[in-house]
Amino acid sequence: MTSSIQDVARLAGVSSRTLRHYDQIGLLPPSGTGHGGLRYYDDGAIRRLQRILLLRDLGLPLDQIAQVLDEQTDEADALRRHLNVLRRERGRLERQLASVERTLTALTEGRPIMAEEMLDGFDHTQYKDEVTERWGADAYATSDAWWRGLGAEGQAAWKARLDDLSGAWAAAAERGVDPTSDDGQALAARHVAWLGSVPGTPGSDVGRPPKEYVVGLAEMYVADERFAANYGGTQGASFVRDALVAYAEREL
Amino acid sequence: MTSSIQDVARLAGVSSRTLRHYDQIGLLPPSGTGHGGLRYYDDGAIRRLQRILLLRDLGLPLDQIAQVLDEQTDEADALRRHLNVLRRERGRLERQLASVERTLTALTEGRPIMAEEMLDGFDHTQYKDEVTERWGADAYATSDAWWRGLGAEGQAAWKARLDDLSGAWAAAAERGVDPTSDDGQALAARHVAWLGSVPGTPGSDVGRPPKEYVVGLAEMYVADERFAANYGGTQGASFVRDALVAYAEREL
DNA sequence: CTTGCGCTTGACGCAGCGTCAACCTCTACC
DNA sequence: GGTAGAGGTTGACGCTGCGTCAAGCGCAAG
Repeated sequence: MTSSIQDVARLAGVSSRTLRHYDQIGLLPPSGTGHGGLRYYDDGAIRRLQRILLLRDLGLPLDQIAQVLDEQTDEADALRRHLNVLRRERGRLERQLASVERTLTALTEGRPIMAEEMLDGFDHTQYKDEVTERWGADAYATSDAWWRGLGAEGQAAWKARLDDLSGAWAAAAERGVDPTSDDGQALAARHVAWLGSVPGTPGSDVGRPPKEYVVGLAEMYVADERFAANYGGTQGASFVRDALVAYAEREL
Repeated sequence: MTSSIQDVARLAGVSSRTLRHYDQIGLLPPSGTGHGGLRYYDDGAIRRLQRILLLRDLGLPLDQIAQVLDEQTDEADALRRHLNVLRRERGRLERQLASVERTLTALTEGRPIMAEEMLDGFDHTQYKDEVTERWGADAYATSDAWWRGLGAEGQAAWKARLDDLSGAWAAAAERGVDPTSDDGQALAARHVAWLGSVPGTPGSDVGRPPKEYVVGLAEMYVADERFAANYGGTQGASFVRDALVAYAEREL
């Protein structure tokens, strides 16, 4: 028994356009065509469509569905790889959600965000002593004044950026990215740019921090586990350091 | 002080292509242009870019970023709406992840999925008594035989589709979709198609279930809270019923 | 004068279809 | 026999956010 394109579409709960698309990309050719190019689908085609929709509902991209159905790829392998993709997606989403929620809270409640909470996200003035010792009390005071001047919204936004950044670092380290690769260097650039957005940091007046400041900071990330924790432990922090050092050498 | 496009790109950790794109869509016009159309960015433009990247990192689409920055939209409102989008996305992702994991487990372990677990997802033969009473012992037996014949992979896949379906129903009900709208009817079509994939259900031999079977089932979803729970409580089940009844009237 | 850098403006490509537009074919009705 | 309507066909553009050529221009160094 053969069915027309509309019959199949209704039966499967998809649009006829979708079926034509699947024909076009070779995913589901109709079992035959009649007068004037009309497409006809038999039971075999409909069963194939069912499997397609099944895998599509799992979020598998169409080209990979084709590979699985044509047995060029093992289904379990494809699903395992897909699982990793989904998990990364989830990580990204969770971080975004948390950032948006924090930003929103700070924005609507307008609360000034008290000292502890502020320091919580503020990983450079969090360690007042180190900062003053290394770069002088002046830098700390400037930085502190800048922070207060940001206001609630600015502070929340700033913290959100830091969270995104460390999340991106952790994800890249986990993926096994090369620190000197374009991806790694782009992250380093973002990190340095983020540093530059803190007027208290050395060199913020000339637009970018001095090389040795960045390198020193990078080493500190690894040496001090309080920093390392922000970047996924020693492993992650080492990755951050390697990327930052390479970036500093080339750009600063 | 003005900077060239590459300077800004490095400073912000984005590509120059991105900056040109932002110019093209009017999101971030350069503060000035020099000989041969060269773009120059001053401090104001760079600050605007910082805000853009901040909101972009939160996942806000560029057109909404533009609205916020140009103060046509309240920032808090935009973020609240965005939060809903993100939450829905998360729901979708979680369901997909669970489905993929289940499918994968059944696929690799190849275990037959025992009776209880099977019944867990199998919401029509789950209530053996009702089924036999309403549609005859024959229907149940056929259905049961079909289920056994599916094998581990088929069973897992089938359950995954059911989960996706009920998730989609719940999401649509929550969004306040009209049951008779195209969206609602497409869901109903998927649901009926899913029903038809069970050979034991009445009418599966002629390709689609009879109208009164679908309507009866729909009413049962609302009346029986064990079913209703699958579709988001009485609210959700009512939505499913309305959509299914409308669909049955028109298509069956 | 050539080379090369940094920049410019197009324009295509990506995923998965939705959405016209223009045209064909068969049936039903007047 | 003409015409309207249902259901089909093949293009082709639109959406999101840029990556990635391609072709060309202005300016400085060799």
